[in-house]
Amino acid sequence: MNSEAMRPTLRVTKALSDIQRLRILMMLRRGELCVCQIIAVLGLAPSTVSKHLSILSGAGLVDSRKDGRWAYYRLPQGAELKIVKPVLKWLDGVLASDDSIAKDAKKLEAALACPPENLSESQRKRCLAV
Amino acid sequence: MNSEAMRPTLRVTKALSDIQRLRILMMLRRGELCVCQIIAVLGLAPSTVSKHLSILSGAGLVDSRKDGRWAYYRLPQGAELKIVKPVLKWLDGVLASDDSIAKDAKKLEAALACPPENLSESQRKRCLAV
DNA sequence: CTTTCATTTCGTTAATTGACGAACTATAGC
DNA sequence: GCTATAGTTCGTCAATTAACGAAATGAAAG
Repeated sequence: MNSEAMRPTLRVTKALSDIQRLRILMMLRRGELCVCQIIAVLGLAPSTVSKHLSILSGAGLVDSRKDGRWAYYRLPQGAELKIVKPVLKWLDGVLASDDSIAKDAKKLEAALACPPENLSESQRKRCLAV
Repeated sequence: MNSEAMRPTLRVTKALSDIQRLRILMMLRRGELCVCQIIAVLGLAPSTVSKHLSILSGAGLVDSRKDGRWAYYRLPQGAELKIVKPVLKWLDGVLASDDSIAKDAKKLEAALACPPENLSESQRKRCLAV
């Protein structure tokens, strides 16, 4: 079982075997997202979301960057993408008709209207509450 | 989370998130196999292998048929294949260089030389022992 | 330099999962 | 009918996992 290709592949399939992580990947189709936006849509504790993101990252299913206080995640762009692109494409297809994914996309649009960079904390809270 | 497409998709990704089930799928690329042959290669208890096969079946990743005392499994052929084919193709590619998969393929060749239909139990045991 | 805020790490808990052996079902051969 | 064989189902146990809150980290603002 200690094989060259097996462990990375398993890391990918294990990363995909959780509903919250699938939701995150589908949200990221739209483009780069701040962790706080992902938290707002999923409705889970920040520590939980952070853990999911680290699992996706470890599987090469997302890239991340830090900018000031914020961390941003997006679908991979470079070499990693070559490996996982077919899987992401497949997910995109099979989940196209999924209405919980559609609901997430709608919630995400609302969250994107309240960018963390441009609004004060209190403004942002009010914005997200609507 | 009670969505049309989500649950089937998750069933597939969960089915793929176990190393033994990946080994089974890769073995089945060669063609239809009897459960006893899969057991011989994996080296797991029959009840364990049976459970893995039922999970793969529930995800639409394998078809099965019974013939006399034996049960045979193979990769799906019909409508189900349409859904999972891209994933199987991807696995085929990323695991191509995997040496534990290659080792399984070798063991399988040996097991196939001892078909359950044509050999008596004692002959078969001797054959598999080599 | 202290406080605040976004995120991550850590420890704990409940739920899920993978393994096994024992018991059950069904088929084939005596 | 028995008996043996192939496979499945069930119950149990150990290991893994997803969730949370508390504490730590690190950047920005006062």
